[in-house]
Amino acid sequence: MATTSWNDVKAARNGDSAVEAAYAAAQLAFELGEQVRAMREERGWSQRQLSALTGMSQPAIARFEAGGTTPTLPILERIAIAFDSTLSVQLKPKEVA
Amino acid sequence: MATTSWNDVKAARNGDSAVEAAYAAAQLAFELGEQVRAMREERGWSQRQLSALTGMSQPAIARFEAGGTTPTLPILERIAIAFDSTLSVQLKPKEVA
DNA sequence: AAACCTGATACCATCGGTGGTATGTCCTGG
DNA sequence: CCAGGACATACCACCGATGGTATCAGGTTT
Repeated sequence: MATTSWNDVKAARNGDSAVEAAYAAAQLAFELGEQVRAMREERGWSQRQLSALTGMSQPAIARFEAGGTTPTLPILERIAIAFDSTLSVQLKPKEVA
Repeated sequence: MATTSWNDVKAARNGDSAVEAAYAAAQLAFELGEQVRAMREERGWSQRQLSALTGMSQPAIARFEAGGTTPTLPILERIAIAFDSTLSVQLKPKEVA
């Protein structure tokens, strides 16, 4: 190890990673909620119909679409299946452009 | 009967996609774990170093990489940030031709 | 007006992921 | 042989997401 680089990296990020992650997750939850609402209305489904298809409760759908909670991957999978879609989760390297 | 099926199974699950979703989520968790492990080793980081960067515990990293648990979106965000990457979650239409 | 559907909110119980600690195993270096 | 690092597993406590129910507001229909 040259100059304890990972310690440097840690120190550099320690102050913002948690906050940044929380913000990013919240934003992601919001965007996913919007997308699901769009897909649902596109099909003319009510929240109850979608909740039945996904095995969720109607309140859960409402919370999710409002961005009130950060959905879990199993939930996203069920929603994806209900929409006959595929769930894609990827860690993509930030291109240095 | 051995032949049976997947057709029957698929037909039967038309109304309950819970099993399929659980399986898909587990597979997704496994693949994400593999990817994170690859990215971590690529950088020569130990689980402990990554745990420090993400604010997670080393056991949490181990469980995650082994696919033992399905990670939450905030956790994935923190890992993405630690790797200086971006997290992409999308519901893509399956559009079977 | 009443009956109905839709979506949003509140409350509570349960489940699953995580944090923390401790421990076990394997490997490498002293 | 012993010491240390790395990874895995076990146990427990806490927290967040979900399930379920009930309730409320808004709109539509009769």
